[in-house]
Order: sequence, then C-alpha cells, then structure tokens
Amino acid sequence: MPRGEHNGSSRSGAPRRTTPRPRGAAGDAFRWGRPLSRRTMTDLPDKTTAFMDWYLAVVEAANLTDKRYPVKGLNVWTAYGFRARRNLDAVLVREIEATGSEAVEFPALIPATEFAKEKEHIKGFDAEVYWVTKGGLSDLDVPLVLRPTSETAMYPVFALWIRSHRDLPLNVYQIVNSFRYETKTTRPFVRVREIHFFEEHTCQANEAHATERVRSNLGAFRKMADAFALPYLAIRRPDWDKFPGAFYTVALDSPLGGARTLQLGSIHHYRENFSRPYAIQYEAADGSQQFVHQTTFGLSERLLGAIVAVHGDAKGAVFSSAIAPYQVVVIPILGSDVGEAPLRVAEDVAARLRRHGYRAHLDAGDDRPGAKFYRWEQAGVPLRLEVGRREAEARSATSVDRLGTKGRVALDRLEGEVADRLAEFDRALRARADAAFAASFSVARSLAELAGSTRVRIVAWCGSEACGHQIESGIDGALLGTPEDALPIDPGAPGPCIGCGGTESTRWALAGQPL
RNA sequence: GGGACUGUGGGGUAGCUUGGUCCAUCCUUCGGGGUUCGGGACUCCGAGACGCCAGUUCAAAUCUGGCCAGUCCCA
Repeated sequence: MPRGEHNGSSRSGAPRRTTPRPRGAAGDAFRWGRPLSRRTMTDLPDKTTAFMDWYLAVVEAANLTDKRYPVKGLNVWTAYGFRARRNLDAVLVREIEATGSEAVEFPALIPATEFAKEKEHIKGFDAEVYWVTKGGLSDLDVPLVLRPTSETAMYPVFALWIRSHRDLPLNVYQIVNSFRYETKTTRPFVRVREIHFFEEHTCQANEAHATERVRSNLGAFRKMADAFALPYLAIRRPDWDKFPGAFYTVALDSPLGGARTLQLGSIHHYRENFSRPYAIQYEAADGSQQFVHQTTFGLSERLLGAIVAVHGDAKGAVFSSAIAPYQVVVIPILGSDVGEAPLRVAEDVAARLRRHGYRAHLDAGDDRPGAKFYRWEQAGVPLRLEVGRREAEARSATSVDRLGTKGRVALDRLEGEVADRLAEFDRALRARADAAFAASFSVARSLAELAGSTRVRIVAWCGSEACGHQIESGIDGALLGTPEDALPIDPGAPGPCIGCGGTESTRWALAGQPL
C-alpha cells in the first residue's frame, strides 16, 4: 500500500491556479461532450519545481484520460489513452504467458463471507472496499464486496481445482478492473478508485517453488520494464508494510525525481497464509495432504503513470515504441504552391508503414505544421516523418524523433529505416532514463542527514521496526525496504544502523517519499 | 476522525473585500467562412458559465445559512 503524500507545489510567479478547478456537484456541472480532440497547452508547469502540476498537465495535454467523469477517482480512457493501455497490456500478457501463466477471469463480486476468511487480509482492505448490499429493492442476505483484489474470489475455487500434486503448479492471471475506495486525493493512473489491474495468482507445491515463482516474476517484470524503457528497483518491503496477508512482499519502485518514488507493482509470497483458511490442499506423491504455497504478482495502470512521470519532459509525454499509441506520425507540409504531391506521398508512407505492422498516423489536418509538431510531441509520439515538396521530389522523408534526433529516410528503404530509427530512439530513451535513475540515489549516514532529502536515500538499517519508523519520520516518507538486487550506486559495506547505532545484521535499505 | 480553504462556459481565469455600471472579463477550446501552411498563423461570424437549495434585499456571481463536491493540513 502506498503511503505518504506529495504536496503539489505552486507554480512560481504568476498568480495562476495551481490545481485544476474542482468540478461542481456530480451530475450537474458535468457535460457529456465528446473528448477534446486537439487539445494543446502552450506551456507546461516545470517538472522539477512543480512536479504534480506538471504531471497532471502532461496527462491532460497528451489526452490520455478524461478526468471529468463525475465520480472521484474514476477516469475515462480516451481513444488515445486506451491505445497506450492496450499496448501496455500486450507487453504484460506476452511476458507473463512466456512464463507459463494462463489467462482466466473471475467474477467482480465477492461474498462477504469469503472475503472475511483471512484475517490480516480483511483488516487491510476493510476500510477501502465498495459494498454491494442491495439487489434491486431488497437487501442481500450476504453482502457482496466489489473486488479490491481477487484472492478471496479465486481461492475458494482454487480449492476445488486442486486435488493432486499433478494439478500444480497453477499459474493464472487476469486483467480486470478492481475497486478501492481511496480516501486520499486521487490522481490519474497513480491513485484511482477503479484500478485497471493485472494480477497473477499461483499455487505451488512448497515454499521453495513459490520462492522460485517470485524470482520468475521478477524476471518477467525485467522484460516488461525493458519494453517500457523504465528503470526500477525491486525492494523487499518491511514487515509492517507488506501486503495484508502476505509472508513477504517485493515491490517494484521507480524514482520520480527528488525523493519521490512510485510503486509500479508488487510480488507477494503468501506461504500457506491463504491456503489454510481457504483449504487449498493437494495429495502429494506420498499420499499426504499438503497445503499449497501461493504467490501473486500485481501491476496496474500505474505503469502508465510511471512512464509519463519518468520519460516525460518539458515538451510533454514520451512513449517507448513498444507502447506508443502511435509509433510514427506522418505530417505532410502543404501549401498553395506545392500541389498534391506531398500529401500523396505522406498517405503512401503511412499506408506502407501500417501494412508492415507499424502504428502509423497521418495528420493531414488543416493546422499549420508547427502546431502539429507541438501537439504530437506533447502526445509522446516517438517518430515524426515530414513530407514536403523537397521530400516528395527526392523520394524521402525528414525524420525527427521525440528526443530531437533528425535524419532523412529514403522511401525505397522506408520500413527498414523506420525500424532503425525507432530502435535508436528506444535506446536513447532508456539511456536518458538510466542516467536520471542513477542520479536519483544518495547515501544518508545519519538521521539528521535525511531531512530535506532531494534524492531517494540509501541508509544502513538494523531491520527493527522502531528504527524503521525513525527513518521514516526523518525523511518524511517511508522506509521502502531492502533491495533484492544490487544498488544503483555502490556504497560499500553498511555501517551501524542510523537509527540505533547497532551493528548487528545491518543492511542497506532505501527510504523515499512514495507518491 | 479533527481543522482550514475553494467551487464562474469544455479547460484556465477576471469580477467577490465595499451588492447595482455584469443579459459577467480575458486566454484557450468548439462550430462555420476566407486567406494561409518547412516550429504554436491571421481574420470574420457563431456557441458556451456564476455547484445546489433556501434566506436577506428594491437589487445577489458578490452577503448569510444548509447541502453537495473538491483541495490541503493534522491524527
């Protein structure tokens, strides 16, 4: 569960409103108009000094969601944003299925009786579930919970599915909407009440196999993150911050500048914590009855938020080619004296790219070229191809990628050259993100040094909860936990715990301010 | 859970202190016309708002109360 709260800071200078004006009462001020289609924004707030304002403005400028739906925390996916989401999901599906997981889908409503079976779990979610208590005009005998996550929907059925060791492992996932009644300020993608949720649930024969599944999930996520060009750190959460009901939780966190971090997803090892209350057991080869060990792996549209937050810049959003709604936008440069040739060539370019499987968009609208350039840059399109009179005559197109690299593409080698440019762009994007990632961490040698941190801090920690909370108040954030992999910078061996000064079993831990 | 603040066209805003000159300002957006088109064009015409309910008053965007919605701070 993410904790902490970022305070949207003010734009400097101008007495402009720093947060979007709240809407009026639900249902009256809202207009069911079609989404703004050509929305642009002349200037974005500064990413470093007004991060949250910047983020909200980029999401709006890129037209990824329409947040004007009259229920807090429920956002409308626009056509453009939905494309990004589908591409993102395709990456998740590809990588999880490569590890032998299969898609299933369970119902959205969970009987209160099932929901209540695991004590820690219900304690963790009690305060943030939506209840369905009526069917038509009459009260339901057993109230239903709108799933905040699907353990309690799936596990009674897993108990029916699993009889023998031959039924194991059971590796299934679903991508469904889940609901959590967030009480804090909601933000597009990063804190919502209707969550577009990827959740894998597995049952393994024993703890070792479950641990292996966690490792496999970490490997799958590395490939997913590669497709998004997204650096991150896998961090084992401290006990007081693990998923309700879990044995342990490994979270995937990305730094967002300053001490800010965003949890992209998490992988949980449940041991027998759920299989016992839900009686998920199997007959082993030796005839004994055993409880399964379970794991889960959860991701959401937060990934999209992270992608916007990490890659976005002063010009707007930036998408890697794997998830870009449009990978290429083709812009004809028209004019009264140039005839139809540039338009014809541009049409041909877009059609050819589409035939070869690219997501290519032709922008032949009436706006001037400069306006189109700005718009598609804000929208994060990786590659722009311009075709004017000069290009039409030379059978070429001018290419400009979202990071500003310019070039020329010969039309007879169009598809190959576009592939090269996109690959080059993806590499450059990853390099830029990696550089920012590496610069996001620094070591803090004492509690006092944590105050006013402008980086995610690496601290020596003895593992005790008391010291953990001291560190948390020191940074006014959270102790994220201990890294599963190598730290991004090498701080040497950890010294004494910065909380108690103890040297016993002290490890490096990370502390930051989760969004 | 406690406290503070804020609601004006699709988005952002001016006006509110001191009620009237406001059938509400500006930017943007949207629809239409014309001239344009190699980095946010110009121009003409048109569309679009005072969160809801009540009260005070000759008169309410402006004052009062309630409600709703939202934001922030603290637990």
